[in-house]
Amino acid sequence: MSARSVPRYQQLKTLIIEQISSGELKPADRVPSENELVDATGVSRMTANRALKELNEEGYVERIAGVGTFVADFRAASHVLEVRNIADEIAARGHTHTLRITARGVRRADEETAAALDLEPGDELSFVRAIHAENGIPIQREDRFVLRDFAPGFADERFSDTTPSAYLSAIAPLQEAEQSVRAIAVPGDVRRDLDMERDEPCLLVTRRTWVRRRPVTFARLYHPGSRYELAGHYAPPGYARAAEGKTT
Amino acid sequence: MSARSVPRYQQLKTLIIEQISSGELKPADRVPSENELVDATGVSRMTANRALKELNEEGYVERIAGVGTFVADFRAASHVLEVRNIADEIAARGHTHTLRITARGVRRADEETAAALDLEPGDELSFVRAIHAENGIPIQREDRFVLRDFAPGFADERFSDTTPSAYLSAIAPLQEAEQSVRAIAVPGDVRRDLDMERDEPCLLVTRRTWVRRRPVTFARLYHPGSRYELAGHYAPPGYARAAEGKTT
DNA sequence: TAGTGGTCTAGACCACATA
DNA sequence: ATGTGGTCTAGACCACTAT
Repeated sequence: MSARSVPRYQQLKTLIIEQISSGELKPADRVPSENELVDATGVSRMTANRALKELNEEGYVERIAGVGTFVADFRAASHVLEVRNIADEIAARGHTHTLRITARGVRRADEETAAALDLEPGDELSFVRAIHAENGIPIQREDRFVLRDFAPGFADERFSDTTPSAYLSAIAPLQEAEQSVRAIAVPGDVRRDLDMERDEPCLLVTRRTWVRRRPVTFARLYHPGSRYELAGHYAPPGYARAAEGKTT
Repeated sequence: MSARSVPRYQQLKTLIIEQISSGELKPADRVPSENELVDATGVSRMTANRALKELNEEGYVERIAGVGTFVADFRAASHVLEVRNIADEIAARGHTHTLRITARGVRRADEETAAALDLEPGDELSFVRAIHAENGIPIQREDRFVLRDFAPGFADERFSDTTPSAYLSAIAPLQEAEQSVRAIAVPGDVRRDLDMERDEPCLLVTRRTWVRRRPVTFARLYHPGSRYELAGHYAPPGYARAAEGKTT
């Protein structure tokens, strides 16, 4: 039936991913159950199970036995991306996150940003500069560029009860990310924004993220070397961690 | 039936993982086929398939349709850990990796190392200090501590045709890793070892790895800020990347 | 030709949630 | 009581590899 060679469980997965990407299915929405997929598409339950099981492992959906399958929110998706959102990270430590916007509007792309977003230098982009603090101590300066047509209201948003990250992932789930981490000498303006010592090194994370195979945002995240570290823990899926659990 | 509550596919997985961990099955060895597992244990083929399929996804084994299932070597396992080995990383760029050992022997654990390996400060550990270079340019200084009973020959190894990483993963596959990344002012001895500028910031990666749920090694990896960056790319498994392919 | 992994079916039993 | 996901079975067909 239909185009063979592409397995039926994969067809089901693609179908559901498209509905999530297009916004037809939003975070926390219920996804058809295994039996509903059996009735609707004629596959066996094992095949429907495989599709939903893999979507769950890939972070697209959450499954709760006895309840149902639901579209995952960005937080759940982040474990797939392994890319942390600073507000979530601070919240996970039980600390208070605050945000101050110091610049906002439309800017022209510099060379690096243009290259990252497949544009020409000088093209116009929405821009926001924010200082993130943990328990009142500044810990990250975020310089973020966004394609104007991807998030038309971005340059005018005041971010009084949201963050640039959360705002963007509400528009569409971020499906792919690339980041790089460097140690640099701190630029003067960053030093002032983050209350850093004169010769304190700076941890710079640059990150771009894709939606539907298109790079839509590029960010430079500056951190004071003395007050911030990037941690990662890696284990095979389904492997109970031996490390003491910061189980938040 | 044995002890229920733990699923049969998981029992099979545990069995095979134990054989790999104990060395009974070595890299490239053939693992029983699905039909052999059916005959030997009485499960259905779908159950045997699930066990081997998951072991494959977790990096323990490689499967080749029409041929068989084989224990994976460390290289294959590294994609699970997402932790890069500097020699592989340089090789992937098509460059030449060289290694110089500048210290070797038995050292007493400092506080941080003792905490990382569940020891008391002052306990004895095998130690190696190596300078890794890419096309002749020093790019990483590795200070590595290893439990003496885990790798008895480690302190005497000359690493003329291997690296500390490769040596350790040949003893047993590293099953879990934790790392943290910081920007620090460069210590004087590191500055000399890596030919760094006086005020050049330094990217410090500390990493510990587990074997059979026990932390066995702790490493400090120093990198010159101007010559090194840590890059990561994240996408759901099975998701074709949009980013231009640095496909090795 | 025989063996392998990849996929699929049409049932089934279970523990658990919700109502 | 019903629906959900989690697991399992005993078959099956296929493409591929090895001999």
